This record gives sequence, structure tokens and C-alpha cells, in this order.
Amino acid sequence: MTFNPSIPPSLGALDTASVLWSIAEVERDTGLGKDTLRVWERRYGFPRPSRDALGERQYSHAQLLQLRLIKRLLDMGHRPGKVVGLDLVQLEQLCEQATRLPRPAHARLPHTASELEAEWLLWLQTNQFDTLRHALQQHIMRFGLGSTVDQLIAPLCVAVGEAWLRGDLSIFQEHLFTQTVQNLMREAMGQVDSSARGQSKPPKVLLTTTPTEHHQLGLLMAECFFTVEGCDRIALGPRTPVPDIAQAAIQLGVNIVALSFSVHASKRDVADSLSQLRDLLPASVELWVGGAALALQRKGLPPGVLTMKRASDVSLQVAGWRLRHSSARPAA
Amino acid sequence: MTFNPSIPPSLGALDTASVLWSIAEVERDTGLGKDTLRVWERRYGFPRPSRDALGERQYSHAQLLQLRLIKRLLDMGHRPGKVVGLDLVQLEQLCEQATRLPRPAHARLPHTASELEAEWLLWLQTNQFDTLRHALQQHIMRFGLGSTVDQLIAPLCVAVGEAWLRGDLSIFQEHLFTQTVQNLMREAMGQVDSSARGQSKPPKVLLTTTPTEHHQLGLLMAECFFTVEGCDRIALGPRTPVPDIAQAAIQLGVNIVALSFSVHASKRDVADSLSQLRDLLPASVELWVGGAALALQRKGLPPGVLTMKRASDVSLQVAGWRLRHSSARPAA
DNA sequence: CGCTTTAAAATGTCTAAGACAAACCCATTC
DNA sequence: GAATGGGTTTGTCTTAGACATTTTAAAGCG
Repeated sequence: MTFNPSIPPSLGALDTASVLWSIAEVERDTGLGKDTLRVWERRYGFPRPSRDALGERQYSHAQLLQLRLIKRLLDMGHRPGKVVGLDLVQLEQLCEQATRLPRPAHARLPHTASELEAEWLLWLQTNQFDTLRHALQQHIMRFGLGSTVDQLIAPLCVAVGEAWLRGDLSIFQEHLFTQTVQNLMREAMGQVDSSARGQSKPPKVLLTTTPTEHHQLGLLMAECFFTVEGCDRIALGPRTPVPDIAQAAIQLGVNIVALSFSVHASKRDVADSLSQLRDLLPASVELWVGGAALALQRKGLPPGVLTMKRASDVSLQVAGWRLRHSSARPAA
Repeated sequence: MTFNPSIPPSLGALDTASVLWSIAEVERDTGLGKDTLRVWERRYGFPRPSRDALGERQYSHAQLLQLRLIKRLLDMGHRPGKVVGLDLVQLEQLCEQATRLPRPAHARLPHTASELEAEWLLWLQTNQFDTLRHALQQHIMRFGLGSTVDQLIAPLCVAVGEAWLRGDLSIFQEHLFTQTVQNLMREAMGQVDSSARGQSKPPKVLLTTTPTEHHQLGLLMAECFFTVEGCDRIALGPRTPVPDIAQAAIQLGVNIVALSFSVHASKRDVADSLSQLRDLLPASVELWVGGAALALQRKGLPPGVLTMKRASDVSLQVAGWRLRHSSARPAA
């Protein structure tokens, strides 16, 4: 009788580790298309899943985790050929390396809070979401909604993404963080009095994302700034088909259509959606876009689209819009 | 010189009607998989899109609209073989017929409001969402949140779906309706005081959906009832992978996991997710599911899963849970 | 040295028909 | 009426190849 010392005695670990995943499930979990997974197997030899009795692919849990890692690296700008063939150890090195790199300025916590980042993350790791919520509320009370979104929430989102990449946060903790922050922002926006603020008529803004874009956190952050600037805002929620965005803009008579693209958006998709939408929209309606996907997008954007490098740009642009539209039509 | 009288002179109609759609775009818009679209073409002869220079499918706008209609009919229980081959006229007849059929009791507006349904829909058609919002708020003030969700919001959702099917509402109006209702429910829940209510300790509930299920309206309706019943609730938002749901439930120490499945969920998916989740969860954690998908699901549900036929069942079940858990452990 | 042009490699998505399990319908039986 | 069985329907997975598009690398030139 022999025993295998590589198998730990903890039975609890069997729970998820022994599960096998179909190609459809892997697609859902990672966001990598079925075709892509098959072609990677053919070209790079990874992932090479086992087959069931019918010859259908069965991905192991380890392969799934590795694919998640790869997807994340791809979103950070790496090329498939350089990372798909790599070992798990090498991948983790790459991740660590990426995490160590100094973040761009807009993703850094202000010095008043940056040393506290570890503490904030610890709250998430120990599931103290009420504490997080309360701390964020306090920050809003002290420094205002706009400042909180720009200097605290946005950098925190990046930090959470990195923590997840390192394995310091589980998926449900990321979900719960997102929900907490979303609810907080919605609540805060509800408390901003929208009645007559400022001198000139505020722009009417339509906010949404394209059908491929599920993430609405960036959209909500943008909405916060529009709210602070006293705009009339109409939030369609995520995933509106492009022609319907145009139809809504026309029927509702908005001045600005604001879209958000997260890192997961493919460049082609961004370009296609924007040019199609620009065609369908009247010239008088401005098209503003923002989000992490735009940082990677060097060129290829159609003309007549205003891009925001960071969420707080919204404030500046709204001020610009007001200027243009009060001088263009002085005292109607 | 001849002219074609079948082409209306309005140039504006060209905007969206002349656009051609790739198979990927049709998949996104309709929710019908690429494989399914191709196999329908092979088997039923519809849709038979034109091809571009490369031989790739180009779906016309008319075909897209027809596919949307078919998807809707499928969600209502029709079988593909019976509807995919049909003419557009026949499809519209089927829709009309379905709309005319008396709704099941739980989807009917109470007599106090049913004659007003046309008026409510008119608000949506004329984009008077503030009016809708205000009316709903009034109803909550008068009759309470639970009653409003059960007797007003839920039936309204059905009515909106039907109106969309008839072409009386556009997609963006459905989006905007959804957003309005969601915000309203979130706001109302925020105003319910969660502090010490009732005698026995309330259950701790985890709410989410599986990764295929995008719709969170049903989930929010359920959350409303849990809120009214004074439960501790943790909303993960939509689309949590099944193993992560289990992990969350264990780490957060919840008593109940509540899932919601909309009509769009495939029966296989529902059954798979539930049995997998039931396996991963400790026996002490109850698994409650609800949503339109369950109405169609006659059998095939794994044991140890509690299904709710309608949202208001939550109240009853919570009462039952409290009974079970106060008598089982009398005065801890 | 820097900038544009050009060739080569990399990459995702589409195509085709066939196969098969699971779900479903309907008729038969208890 | 409820359960069983057989035939049909239906979605998804399989294969390998083709090609547009993008990215990288090299070459040319001011």
C-alpha cells in the first residue's frame, strides 16, 4: 500500500479543485471566447484540457486559474504569444512585477490616504464592508463627492484589482466591494440637490455603455461628476445597443451622450461602436467617452468624440460646455 | 424613369434600417448563440443572411427584428421548430395572441390599478419617467414597499415586456423603466430601518445570480421582501461564479443563499448551477431560488432547494424560517 | 537620430458539416 | 390521472482551414 504525499489531507480543498469545467463555462468565467481557447490550444499548446467520453474539453481548476491570470495580463497590455505559453511561476512573476511598478498618477491614493491603503484592503479581506462604507461616507462628508470619487474610489478600484490579481482578495470580495461602492455613490447622488444651481442652463446628459461592456462602475463615477456639476442626467444603465442609444438621445433631446469602456473592451469594439454612434447622432449632440480602455487606445478613434483621460475631466469639460453654450447663445 | 413606390420618402428611416449586422453582433443583440444561428439557417432556412465579399454572414435589420421577436416567443415557452420558420406576419399574430391571453394571477394588476395600466404605459411611451417615479413613490407611501413590489412593480414589468413585444416601447424605454424601478427600490430599502425589529434573530441572506444571468430586477424585488422582513442581507450583485457564491456563503456565515433566474436562463443552466451549488454549500445553509425561469421548470431541480413561485413568497418563507429556528433552539 | 514606409508575423473570428446528449412531445400502459 | 417508453427536436461541441486586422520589426530616407 502506498500513499501519495502530494495530496494534502484536507478534504475541504477538494470542493472546488476537483471540479472540471466545460469550454462554455471557461468562456463565461474568463471572458475568453471559445474560438480563442481552441486556437490557443492549437497554436501555443495551452491550455490542453483533458477530454470526456465524448471527446469534449474538460478544463481543470488549475487551468482555469491560469487562464484568469492570463486574461488579466492581456488586459494590462501583454501580448498573447508572450504569456499564453508561459509557466504558472513565470506568470506570477510577471504579475508581481506589474504590481510593483509605480502606478500612473491618477491611480495613486493621495498622501493623506496612501499609507492607509493596506488597512482599507484589510477591511475587504476580513469582510468588514460596513467599516469601508462608513469610512467612505465620512470622506464624502469631509471632502465632497467629486473629490472622494477622484482621489479615493478610483484608486481603490485599481488597488482592489491588483489585490485580486495577487490572490489577496477572492472574487466575491471584489463583487461586494463593487456593490458597496455603487450603492454609496447612488446614495450620495440622490442627496445632491439638483434644483437650480449655477447661472447657465446645465447640459442634459445620457449615460450608458455598449452591449459588450458589463461594467458600470466607471459609468457611475462619471455620473457622480455630472451630478456635482448640476447636470440633468439620464442613466440608461449598462449594455444598450448602439442604435438604441442614438434613438434615446434624439427622443430625449440630450446634449451629451457619455459612454464608459472598461479594460475588458476590445479596441475594435470601441472604435466600431463609437463611429457607428457618431454617424447616427445629430452633430449637435456631443459624444464623450472615458474609461480604462481609452488609455490603451492610442488612435483609431473617430472624429467628433471627446475622450476623458480620467473621471474628474468631466468637471472641466462640463465647464467648457457651459461656456460654449452661454456665449454662443447669449441670453436667448 | 421609374420610381419605386414601396420605398418611403423619409430619409430618416435609412439610418438604422440600412445597417448590416455580423453574426457576433446579432448574438450580442438577441442573446442567440452563433452556433444556434447557423444551425437554424441550416435546418429551418431562417435567417438566411446575405454574404459579404468573404462569404461571411450579413444580417439585415429586418432579420434582426424578427430574431428578437422569435427570442421573445421562445422565452414565453414556444418551441423553435414551431416559430423559427414562420412568416413575420404569423409571428406578429402569435405575439398579439399571447398578449391577449389572460395573465396568470400573479402578473395581474390589482383592480384598483389595472384600468390604469394603459396610462402607466403611456407615461413610458412619452418618456415621462419622473411621473412614473413619483407615482410609484406615492404607492409605496400608501401601501408599503412589499405590497408595491408584489402588486404593482412585478405586473408592470410583465406589461412592459409585452409592450416591447408589440413594438409599443423601444429598447431604451425599457432600459429606462428598469433603471427607474431599480433606483426606486434601492432608495426605498435604504429607508427601511434595519435595527432590531421583531422578536427572533433574523436570517442572514446572501443574494446574487449565476454568471449567465444578467438581470437583477428579480433579485432586487426579492431583496425588497427580505428587507421588509428585517433580514440581514448581503447583495453580491449579478453574475457571481458558483464556487465563489459558496465561498462567500461560508466565509460570511449566511443562513440563506437566494438566487434569481429570469426567463432568459436556460433550463440546463439552472439545474446545473443549483446542483453544483447545493453540493458546495454546507447542509445548514438553505438555498432559495425564484424568478420567471422557475415557472417553466417543471422538474429537474435538485433536492434541498426551496423555490418561490412569486416574489411575495419570500415573506412567508422567512416567517417559516424564523419559526423553525426559534423552536429548534428555544432561547439560546 | 528620428520619422515614415514596407514586409512579416501574430491573432481573433468566421466558415463547413457532422455528431451526440439532453430535453421534449406524444402515445401507450397501468 | 400518473408513469413509462420511443421518436423527434434542439443546442452545443467537434474538426481544420482561411483570412482580415493589428502589431512588431526592418528598411529606407530626410
